[in-house]
Amino acid sequence: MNYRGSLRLLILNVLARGPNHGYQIVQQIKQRSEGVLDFKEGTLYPTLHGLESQGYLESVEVEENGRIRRDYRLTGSGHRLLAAERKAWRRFVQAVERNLEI
Amino acid sequence: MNYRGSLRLLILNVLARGPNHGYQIVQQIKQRSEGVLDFKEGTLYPTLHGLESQGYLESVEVEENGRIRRDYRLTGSGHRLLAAERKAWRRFVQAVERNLEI
DNA sequence: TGCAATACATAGGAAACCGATGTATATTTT
DNA sequence: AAAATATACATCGGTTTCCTATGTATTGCA
Repeated sequence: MNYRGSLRLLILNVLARGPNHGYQIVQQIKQRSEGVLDFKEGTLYPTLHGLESQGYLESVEVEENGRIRRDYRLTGSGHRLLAAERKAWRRFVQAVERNLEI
Repeated sequence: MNYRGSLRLLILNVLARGPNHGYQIVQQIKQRSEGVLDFKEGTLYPTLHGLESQGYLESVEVEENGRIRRDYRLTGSGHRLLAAERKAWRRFVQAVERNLEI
């Protein structure tokens, strides 16, 4: 994976479709990108903890079929951060595209 | 600047339009992106040195209106790297876009 | 029974960026 | 004429973002 900095945007984007837990979040990112985006657990969990400690996510521990999971959901500021990250993403992509064309 | 990893692509892209020196390369990247992409000298010069030491660029020192410049140009493998980096870029952008839509 | 998948977590390290600093000349502003 | 800005190179130290490796524990399949 080249081009670092997209994971926060991608996590927030998954959670905008409903609460979910860490392992499933990266699976969805991977599946939706057809395997191109494949973030590792050593990246995922620290990033989730960071987003939560900054107030963008809230989590609860739940038990489902014998397994303990930590379910994350977007807070109000999490939704606002997602909107801002989407804008920053488009801005960046267009900036690079303007360089590449011609 | 969010989303790290684009500088090599952008440098190679500028040099595909003809030889140029470091300071002008970042200026062009900045202008073509309307100020969004603004790489600093502490990033630029080490990256140029790295590309040259890996054989993707060649350089000569030239004197122009009293100033010493180092002019860079793409080598054969530099052209091939540019093609590969362009593909990787498109692949990455499409992967993120597929996540964001819906 | 053993291996893959699920599910969490942390430690250590690499890569790519920035800020600060240094040197030096040319040009523009005051 | 002096000062500030732009051009042009370079390096050092620090932060962010990612990876690999490792650890624990349960579920499901071969």
